[in-house]
Amino acid sequence: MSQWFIDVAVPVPLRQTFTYLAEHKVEKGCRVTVPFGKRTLVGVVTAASAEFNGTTDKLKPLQEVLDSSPILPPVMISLCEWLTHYYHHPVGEVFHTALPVLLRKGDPLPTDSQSYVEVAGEIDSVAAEKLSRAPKQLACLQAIKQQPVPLTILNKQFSAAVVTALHEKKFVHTVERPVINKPWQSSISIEAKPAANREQAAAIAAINQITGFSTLLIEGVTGSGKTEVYLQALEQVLLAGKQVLILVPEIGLTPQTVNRFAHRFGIDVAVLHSQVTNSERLLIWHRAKANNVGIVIGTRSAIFTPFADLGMIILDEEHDDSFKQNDGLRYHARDLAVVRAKKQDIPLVLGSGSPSLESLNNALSKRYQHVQLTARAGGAAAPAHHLLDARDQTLQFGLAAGTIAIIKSHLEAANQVLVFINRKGYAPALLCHHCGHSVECKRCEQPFTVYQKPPRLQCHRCEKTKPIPPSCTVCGSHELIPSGTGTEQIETGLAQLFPQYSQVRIDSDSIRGKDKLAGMLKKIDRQEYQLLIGTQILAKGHHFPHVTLVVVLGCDGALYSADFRAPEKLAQLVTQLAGRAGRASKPGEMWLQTHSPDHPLLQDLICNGYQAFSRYLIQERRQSGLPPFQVQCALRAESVNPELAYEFLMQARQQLNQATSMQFVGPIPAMVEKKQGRYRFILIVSTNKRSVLHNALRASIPNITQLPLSSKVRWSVDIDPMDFN
DNA sequence: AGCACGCCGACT
DNA sequence: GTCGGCGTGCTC
Repeated sequence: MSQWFIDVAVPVPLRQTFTYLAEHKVEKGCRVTVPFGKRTLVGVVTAASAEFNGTTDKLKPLQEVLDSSPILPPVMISLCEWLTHYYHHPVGEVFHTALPVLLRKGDPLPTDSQSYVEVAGEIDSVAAEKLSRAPKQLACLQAIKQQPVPLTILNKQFSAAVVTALHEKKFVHTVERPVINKPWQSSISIEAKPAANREQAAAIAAINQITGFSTLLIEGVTGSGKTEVYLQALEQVLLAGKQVLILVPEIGLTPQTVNRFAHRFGIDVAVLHSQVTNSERLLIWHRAKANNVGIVIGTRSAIFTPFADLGMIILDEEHDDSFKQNDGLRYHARDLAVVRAKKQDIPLVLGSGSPSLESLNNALSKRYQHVQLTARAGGAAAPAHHLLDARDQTLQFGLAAGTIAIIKSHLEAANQVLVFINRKGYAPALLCHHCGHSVECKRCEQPFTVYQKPPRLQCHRCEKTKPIPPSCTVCGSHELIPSGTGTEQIETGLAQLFPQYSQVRIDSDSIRGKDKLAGMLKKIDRQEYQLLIGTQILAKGHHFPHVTLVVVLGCDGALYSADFRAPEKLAQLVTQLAGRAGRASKPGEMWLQTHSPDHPLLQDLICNGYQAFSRYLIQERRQSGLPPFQVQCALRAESVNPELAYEFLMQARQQLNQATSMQFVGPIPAMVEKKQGRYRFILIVSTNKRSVLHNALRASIPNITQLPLSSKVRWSVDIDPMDFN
């Protein structure tokens, strides 16, 4: 009998694989269960060999082979290998994150058939009568009457109890039906499509003439019809029988977007976002791999979906932060998409109205193809941008008199007004008017946010809440005043200033609960509200045709932020917000209330728009030696004892410094210095050549891991960090 | 990361 | 006399 040596990536934070013994060869990409210390883990085979150099006496036999053939296609394996090297992350954890949760746990692939519930015979009027006192069951029956529905979906939509009841009353029965049946290609039918304008046609042509791998950046202002370009470009791919992956930001995935794709091509669109259950996720994963679905549209992690025959990747709103994972394996879905497209030899389309400086620089330096869409659909004019000088003006609820006047005029003209402020709650701090003491969360050493609805203090780092104290703990004064402005305060203020106009506040607090946001947006569309107050959420995805005025508050922070990306982020936000408002018949305007009306960055953005502004920022980044002209890596460490974290990074820096020319900043306290009782420090490493950084990390990480402190602190490597928290 | 082993304090 | 604190060491 032969002897095989199987290398397995197990889900532990160790930068190595482990070798096991097997009597038969196990293919790379198969899952196995293995004994690991005292426990049993599910791992992925990364290599199999009949030879082994080294001592074999520590080797244990495999426990079980879970897959008879590789569950991961070769591209996905190679993508995982790329991830572990590029992000210097433990292999086992990489495979772990690349697999759907159920497969991580060792579940088998779903069977190729699924239980469908269908109506049993002719029961129409009888049933309706018998169920008159069970409206839920009746509704469920109605739904099934249209067409048989998968049991799992039914159980979720109604409830298991309802479905069981219908079964017991013999109104319905279940049948097994193949899920992975006919190829999706056979049902394609292209719906009538709008004619592309000249720019769109050029973009579509540019995409369609790509053979093999190429990345193309579409820089298109909001409303310029990027989606139509995607749709028409993708048509060719689908008609050629190839599958398509569409990646979107976390909040931008609305049913409308999905429907637009589904209706155009008359085929199923598989959707992956945070609400999708693990079993649905696995089914989609399986269907994509089995070539049973043509279009998969999803957020960041959808980049890990395997495909039988992928023909194109589209990544919309490519500048969006949510494409970067901020814990564990800190990958960037955009960068991963580039690597994947290259490995699969297919086109990648990046789209944005306000591209990231990274992508823009790649486009300007011809590494990416670059097309621009400048015309707004229907000839709508871009909203005019203005600065409102708030200096020396009395502020009411954070609003300057000038701002209030502008809001008033738009409300009086029966238009909608959108007031944006990137801060939740009533005020970001509670100060003692007498001694200046600010009430802080002890665990995070950060001021509490003041809320009034209901009244409380809440820490935004650890979610701790406590009642508003009656007096200052330091001096005993009863004069505690909320300081600064948040959405709640604006809401209260506007309600007082404009009681005759209905208003709605949209932030993560007010939209808690399923479908609440969708309901609010619908009401806004029907103009049930005239004043819209909100955070980031308002900037993403949804268009507000009746809004003619966008007011941006609190943008000064970004101008003086320690984060070098803050101006870029502000500009992207402003550009997106501007795109939310107005339409052809009602051009909108946008006002930024600021105390720095002469700031050159603001001036440039207001006068010249994102296009010019972003190119200016690129020059600035080049001159200051910042990304994308420098490659960065952030080493993070956190510990309840700040000295340990600091000292660990100090030693890590020494290790790295033995290598060639790299610049170091730190260790410095993270921008969020303390979180949930742990002190956090960051060491920023930068250099102008990626290979220098990678070689240094490859050489030093083993030594850093060996440091006695490395097991006493939590530490991680972040390649191409997007923030310094 | 787990999960063991191991060596010092307050309890039946 | 034990139960249990978490320091440190290993996992094919």
